[in-house]
Amino acid sequence: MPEGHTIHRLAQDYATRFTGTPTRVTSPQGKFTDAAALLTGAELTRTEAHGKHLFLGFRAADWIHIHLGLFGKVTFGDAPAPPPTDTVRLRLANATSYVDLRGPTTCALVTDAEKQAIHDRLGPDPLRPDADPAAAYARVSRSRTTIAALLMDQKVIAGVGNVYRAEVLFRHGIDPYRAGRDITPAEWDAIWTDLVALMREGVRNNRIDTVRPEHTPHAMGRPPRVDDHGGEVYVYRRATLPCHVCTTEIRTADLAARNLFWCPTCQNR
DNA sequence: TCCTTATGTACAA
DNA sequence: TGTACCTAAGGAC
Repeated sequence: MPEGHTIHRLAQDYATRFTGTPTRVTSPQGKFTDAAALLTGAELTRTEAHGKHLFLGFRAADWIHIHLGLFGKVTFGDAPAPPPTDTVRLRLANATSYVDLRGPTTCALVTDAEKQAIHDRLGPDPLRPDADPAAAYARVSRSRTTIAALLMDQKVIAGVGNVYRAEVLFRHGIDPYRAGRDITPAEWDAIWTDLVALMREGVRNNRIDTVRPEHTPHAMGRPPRVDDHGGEVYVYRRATLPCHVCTTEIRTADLAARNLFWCPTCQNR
């Protein structure tokens, strides 16, 4: 699940269940044991997300930095916590809840300064109130790289992943192979504004839905469908299927080692 | 039981 | 550009 909306939702859910309560911190898998021991009994004081990076704040200035990578998963549950399986990297448990983290790329104890260094190398995040879309456009508009690759570059814009990338380009009719420097200020403004709305809804619903009401199967007079990643989308993982808007076959290609999906008819700008 | 795949990133060459 | 890393689910046998 891990695009930015997932991480912001996790920040909320960790906070709801654990802030202000004495918490046991363990690493049943063993890879985070030493750090966990330092934090056991400490209160979770705050949580924060920037792009796909999650920070759990303990005491005054101790942070657990988590990045789920491609495989990482988080599972919440009510107490009592079941015996952990041997892939649980990090477990928090208090009187009412537990949460297990498996398979993250990163789970590390960091200082305020180290946390700041991570913020400094990330671009603006559409889900953060402090985000400056002009900073992202400054990079986009100077680049010969494709807009599809730029949207995945976390230094340019933080939190967009393969699903939001594909879907936002479809929603704006933009050919994914256009160079960043050919994206107009008005187009960037529309993309950013749309990402803010789509990703906020993603946090709320904990899934990615991008299909406008007028293009739902019901509105188009077609049978209902289920997309296998959990949300309703136009192009992501729909290669060779008919476009929901124009029925052209959705195309797929490798771009920088990731799967790109687009409609060659609708995305002609 | 094995193989493929995945919403990600870092590093080597 | 290729490869390594982390995990689990689904499909082919």
